[in-house]
Amino acid sequence: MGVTMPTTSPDFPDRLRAAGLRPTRQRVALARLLFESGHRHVTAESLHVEVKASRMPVSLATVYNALNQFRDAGLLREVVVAPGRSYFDTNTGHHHHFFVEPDGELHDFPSEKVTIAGLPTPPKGTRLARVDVIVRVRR
Amino acid sequence: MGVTMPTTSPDFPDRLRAAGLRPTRQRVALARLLFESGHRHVTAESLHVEVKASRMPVSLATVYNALNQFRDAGLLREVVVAPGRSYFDTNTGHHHHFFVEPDGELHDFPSEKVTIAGLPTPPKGTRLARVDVIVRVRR
DNA sequence: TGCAGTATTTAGAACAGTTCTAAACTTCTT
DNA sequence: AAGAAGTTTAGAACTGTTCTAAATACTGCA
Repeated sequence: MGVTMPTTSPDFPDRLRAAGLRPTRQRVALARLLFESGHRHVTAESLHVEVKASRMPVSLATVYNALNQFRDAGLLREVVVAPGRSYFDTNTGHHHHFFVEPDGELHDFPSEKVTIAGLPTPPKGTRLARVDVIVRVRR
Repeated sequence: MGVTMPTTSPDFPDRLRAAGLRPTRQRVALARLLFESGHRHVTAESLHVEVKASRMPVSLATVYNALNQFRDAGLLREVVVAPGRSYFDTNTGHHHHFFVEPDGELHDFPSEKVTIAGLPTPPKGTRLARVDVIVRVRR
């Protein structure tokens, strides 16, 4: 308490295995970039640029595959803020987003202090999956 | 009171002129489909299918142009709920959305009863543009 | 360790949604 | 009615993403 400890070990092969994914070199390289330091927001393109510059370059198709697999495994959350571009967020906990237009910058903010009251009940035959709050701001 | 009156006249050429847009046959045909009966959610494709079946077919490029112009003129609101697909909403008033996955159905709900408390202040140098709440539900 | 079996990676093609181009056509103003 | 400016159109181009099928890597087991 007080001192922040990593919530998960930095052993990326193990973390991938735990998520049901084989720890290939490519996935490990991507996981390192994504999860090694604090929370991040990436697009497939931005992550591809990063990993291309690294010691373990990875094809664009693999970046897309990995992002989709990480999301399906619960390691990432996909955030839809702009048409025709997918952002992935390494913060999978409860929180919401600022989206700065027109730059396309995305910032988290914690949901602890945010309360939403008066939401209607979901349409018949559906169950609630998630509530996304996007605060759009302009320069 | 009690009896619902149209908030705007159904004279589409005049409404378009008022929005700074020339009332061409194509724009009038699209405006009719969009605004003649209650609030609607469309995509460029869905509106194109509709207007193709009408007495005044319109090219896909024109549907895209018109939707973007109507949005810029404040006649429509663009709703981003899924990557790679833009929805346009004829309801430009304050309200939020249900998004039914995986069908892609979108439903309005009024914002009157919804209150959001505890939103942080926008990042330095930005001003608030809009708060979008998307309630994602699954079958 | 070596091998087979399965999963993964890759480059490039394919695809979906959207925007662009430039020639033909409308609309508006006079 | 004529000229100027704005609009429409088909198709090409573009962007972001997924697919294909051949090559390669990982895993479990002898």
